Amino acid sequence: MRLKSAVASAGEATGQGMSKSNNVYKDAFNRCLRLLDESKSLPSEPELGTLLGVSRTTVRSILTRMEETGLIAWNKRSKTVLRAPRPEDFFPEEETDTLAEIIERSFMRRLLASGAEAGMQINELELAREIGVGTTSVREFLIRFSRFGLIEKRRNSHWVLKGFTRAFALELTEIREMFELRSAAAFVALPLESAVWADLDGLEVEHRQLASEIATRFNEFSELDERLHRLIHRASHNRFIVDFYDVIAMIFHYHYQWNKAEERQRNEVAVQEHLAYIAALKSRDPGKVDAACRKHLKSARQTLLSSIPEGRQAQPA
Amino acid sequence: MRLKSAVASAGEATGQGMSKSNNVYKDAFNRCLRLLDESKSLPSEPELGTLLGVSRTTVRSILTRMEETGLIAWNKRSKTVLRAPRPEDFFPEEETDTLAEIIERSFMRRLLASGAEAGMQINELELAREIGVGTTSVREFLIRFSRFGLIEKRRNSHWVLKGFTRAFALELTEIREMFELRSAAAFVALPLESAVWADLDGLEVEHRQLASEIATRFNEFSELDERLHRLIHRASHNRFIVDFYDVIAMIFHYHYQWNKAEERQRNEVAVQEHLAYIAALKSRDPGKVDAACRKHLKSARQTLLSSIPEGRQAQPA
DNA sequence: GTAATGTCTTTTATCGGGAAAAAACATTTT
DNA sequence: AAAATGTTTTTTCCCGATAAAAGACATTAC
Repeated sequence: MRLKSAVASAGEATGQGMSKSNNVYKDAFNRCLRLLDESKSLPSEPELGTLLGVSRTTVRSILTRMEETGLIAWNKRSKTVLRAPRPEDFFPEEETDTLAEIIERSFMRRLLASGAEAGMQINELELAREIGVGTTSVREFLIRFSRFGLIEKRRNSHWVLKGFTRAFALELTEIREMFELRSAAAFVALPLESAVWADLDGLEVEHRQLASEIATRFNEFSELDERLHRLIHRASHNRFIVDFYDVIAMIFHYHYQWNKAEERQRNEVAVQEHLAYIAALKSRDPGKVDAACRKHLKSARQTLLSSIPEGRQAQPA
Repeated sequence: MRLKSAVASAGEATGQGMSKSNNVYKDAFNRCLRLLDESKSLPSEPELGTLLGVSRTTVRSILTRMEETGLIAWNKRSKTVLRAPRPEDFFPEEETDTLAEIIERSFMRRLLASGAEAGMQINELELAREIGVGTTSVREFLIRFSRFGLIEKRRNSHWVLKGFTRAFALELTEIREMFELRSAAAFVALPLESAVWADLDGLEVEHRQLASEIATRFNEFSELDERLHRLIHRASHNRFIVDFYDVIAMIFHYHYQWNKAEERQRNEVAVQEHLAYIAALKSRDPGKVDAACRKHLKSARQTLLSSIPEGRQAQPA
C-alpha cells in the first residue's frame, strides 16, 4: 500500500495554521488530465515533469491521485489509462490560482474601481485581511508591483497610490514608443536565417484569420497583440526593453478588461495596423517600418488615453 | 519617573526571538546628537520629527535616552542642552544600518567576488544563514533587486544569476544613453524661471571647486556625478526614466568601490566633461547639448566596459 | 484655540515554523 | 550503464506572532 504523499493530501486538513496551498499540484493535475485523453499510457515520471513544468515529486502526487480515482493503473513503469477524465475529476479552476495572481486581481479590482484616487495610502494589513492572506504575501506582491510605477513606498510607513492617471499613461507610452521604434529597427536588421521571420509569418497568418472572423473573435486580439509586440521587442536583445513590456502588458491586460467600449471597432482597426506593420517589417525597409510602427503606436496611445476619465492638467512642481 | 520606551530598551534583551532591530532609532539618535552641538535647546517634538524624518514615538525615545545620559534636561516643553556630545554617546555606525543595506552589501560582495559566474544559482536559505537574517528579508531583497536585471527567478525554485557581464553593461548603457539624451533635450527646453537653472549653477560651482582640488578630493566625484545626472533625468518628467537611474546608480556605486584603477585619472577627465556638459546646457543650444552629452556618455561607457574582465562574445540564441 | 505633550492603537518589519514543492541520493529495472 | 523508480533531504512559500515605529486620540499648556 502506498502512503498518500504530503502534497496530495493537503487541503483535507481542517483549516488551522494552513501554510501553503497546493495549487501547483492541482493545476498540474488538471493539465495532466487533458493530456490523458489522447494517449493510452503515460510517459516516464521525469518526462511528465518537463511536460508539465513541475518536479517529479509533484508528478508522483498526480499519479497517486489518478490511481486512487481509477483513472490509471500504475505499477512502476507502466501507467495505463483506464478511462477518460470526467468533469468531476478536475480540481475547481479557482483552486489552481497562484497566491500572487489572487492578490493581483483583488488589488487591481480595487485600483480600477471607483474611489482609487492618487495620493491615497495603501495599508498592507488591511489588504491582507480583506483578501484573506498573510501580510508577507501582500508585501512581496507590492514590492514586485512597484516597478510598474503606480505605487511608491514611504520608508517604514505605508505605500502611496500614484494613480492610473493621464500622466502615467503618457509616461508609459513615451517609453514604449522609444523602445518599440528601436526594437523594430533592430528587427529589420536581423539576418534572413533568423527564426524570427518564420515566427512573423506565423503571426501574419493568425492575424489574417482573425481579421476574416473579426465579428465573432475580436476579443482574441489582445493575446495576439502581446505576442507580436513581444517578438519585436526581443529583437532589441536588451533585457531592460524586453522586461519593460511586462509593464505595458499589465496595463493593457487590465485596461482591456475594464474598458469594453467600442472594443470590436478598436480591435478591427488594430488588426489592420498590425498587418501593415508586419508587411513593413517583411519589406525590411527601415523607413516603412518606422512609419507603420509610429502609426500603430499613435492609435494605441489614443485608445489608452481615451479610456482615462480624468482630464485635469498636472500641477507644476 | 518615566518608563523606558519600548524602542529605546530594545537590544538590551538577550538575543532570543529578536524580531526587529531599532536601527531607525539609533540612526536618528546619532543624527540628533550632531544637531545638539549647535543649539542651547531643542525644538518641539513634532518639529524634531520632521527634522530627523522619524515619528514622534522615535523622537521621544531619543529624548528619553538623552535625558538618561545627562545630555539634556527635559521637562515638557523645555529641553535644555547640558553638555556637548562625546564620542561614546554615539551608537556604533554598524548598528544604524538598515537590514536591506546589510543584505545588499553582503550580496554584492559575493556577486563581485571571484566565483560569481553567470548561470549560477542563488539559494535564499543559504544566503539568509550566511548573513544571519531571516529568509523573508532575503526574499524581499531579491525581489527588489531583480529589477536591476542581474538575477532572475525560476518559479517555485531558485534564482539564477545572470552575471555582471559585458552584455549587461552594453544593455544598461544603451538605455542610459537613450534616456539621458532625451532628458538633456527636455532640460534645455525648460523655462528660465525653472529652479533647475539655479541647481545647475550650484553644481557648476561644486564642479569647479572639485576640479581645482582634484588631486586630493578625486574620490568625491562619484557623489557629484550622481547629483548632476539625477538633476538632468528629472527634467524628463518621466517616472520610468527617473527610476531607471537607480539601476545606473547602483551599478556605478559598486563599480567605483570595486575598480579603483586609475580612479583619479578617470575622475579628472569626467569632471572636465561634466563642466563642458553644464556649459552646453546653460547655452540652451540643443546641438551643443547633444554633442557634450554623447561625448560624456561615450567615455562613461568605456570606463564601465574596461572594468569588466570577461571578453567573450555572447552565444547566439 | 492652536500647538504642544501624554497615552493608546495600528501598522510595519522581521523572525521562526511548517506544509508544498523541488532537488538530491539510493536503488532498481531494462 | 543509462534511465527509470523509490526514498530522503533541502528549499521555497506562506502564515502567525512580536518588537519597532508610526499614527491617532486625549489632555494639557500657552
